[in-house]
Amino acid sequence: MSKVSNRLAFSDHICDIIRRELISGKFAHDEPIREQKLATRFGTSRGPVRDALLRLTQEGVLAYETNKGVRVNSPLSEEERDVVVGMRLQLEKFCMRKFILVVSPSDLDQISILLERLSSACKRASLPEVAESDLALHRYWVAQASPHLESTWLGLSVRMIMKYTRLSRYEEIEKEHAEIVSAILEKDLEKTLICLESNII
Amino acid sequence: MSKVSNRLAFSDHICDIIRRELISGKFAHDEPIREQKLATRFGTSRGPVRDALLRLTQEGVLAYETNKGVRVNSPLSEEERDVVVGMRLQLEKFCMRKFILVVSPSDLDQISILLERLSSACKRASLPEVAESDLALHRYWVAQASPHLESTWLGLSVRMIMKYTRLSRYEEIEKEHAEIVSAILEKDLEKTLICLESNII
DNA sequence: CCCCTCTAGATTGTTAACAATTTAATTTGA
DNA sequence: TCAAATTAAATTGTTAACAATCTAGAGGGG
Repeated sequence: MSKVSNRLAFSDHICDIIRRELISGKFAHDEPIREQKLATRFGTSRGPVRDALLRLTQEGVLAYETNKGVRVNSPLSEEERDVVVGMRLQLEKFCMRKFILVVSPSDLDQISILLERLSSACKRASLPEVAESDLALHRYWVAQASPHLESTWLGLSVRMIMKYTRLSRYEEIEKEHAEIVSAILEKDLEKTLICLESNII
Repeated sequence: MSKVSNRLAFSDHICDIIRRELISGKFAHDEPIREQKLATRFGTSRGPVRDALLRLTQEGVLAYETNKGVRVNSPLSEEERDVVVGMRLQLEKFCMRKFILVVSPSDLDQISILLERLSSACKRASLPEVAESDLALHRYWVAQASPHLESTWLGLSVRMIMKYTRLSRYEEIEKEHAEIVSAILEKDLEKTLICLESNII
């Protein structure tokens, strides 16, 4: 029967969509988010919307005040961003070390596909898709190496990316990731970590 | 009028209580958590309970599967814990640097009170209260220095503390924190960071 | 003119019921 | 007896209505 199942709940969908829009700068900082507005937009009730907003709050993208709802969080200061970058780097290097040891042929296929998607988005200069496929690629090895820390990683990365995406140079992004992936394919750990480090800034 | 307000929602309460119980080891790893059970226990409906569980999921304490509910997350491996410790240390040292620059007399009062509470819990050898007041003390300077990163910090710390609390030596905890606080009172940044580092392991 | 109070609308917090899905038990068939 | 199919119970996902709270603006008194 196979049965795909895992029909992911509505709230997951909503969560992903709003996160994407936040990353690509659709909302202004400190802008309040209204539950009912999103509910009607997605054709659901307020329940799933609430779930999604609460999760994004815990990620740090949104800020929550009791009886007042959520608003887009104000951006990190330069200092704070530096700290977040440091933490993410620490985490992702750990994951990469583990990943490169156990990487399978099908992993390599997956990575190539994700890289291809990223390249395509870069060529089309589509900011939302670039941001999303960038995260998806990094997320792959994090999830493979340490599913326990995936949500921690996501929070840091989303927080990081929200500050700088506006002024991205697409050619650089494409090149940097191509280098990372090619280093992984060669199973050259040192090179991979160096490339990773110069990408995550 | 002053107006305290901020009558924090039920779900906040529930979230805090469950987190406390998780930290103090009331639930077994991988044990499933049932919404209705908690709802009747707290005398509410499933709504607020759901909110709380979703937030704890994002913190990484609970794990979530669509249509199957949440269960207590399996413990971190030694390696993973080391990484989390490193990240928390990086974050908390940053906060301490900022905090010690702007610390006010009323901050010092608050810290003394929190330290006193921790000491008292240690003397009574009450694990839940020790864990909670330990976190509360650290949380104070994190929140003062960088409210934006408070939820990030909380996720890391809760995750960390869940692994080792069972075999805690209360006298050590008490002594280490007394040293940290006394270093803060002296406004000796170097000493504070050294004490902090030897406490967070 | 300014400040306070009060009211009406908007928004979030909570609830109970219903729908969809999973899980366990039972039956059925070979 | 064992395994697949079927049913029943338990559990989560979603909804719509109601309660509590906040917000903005009108009105009144100084």
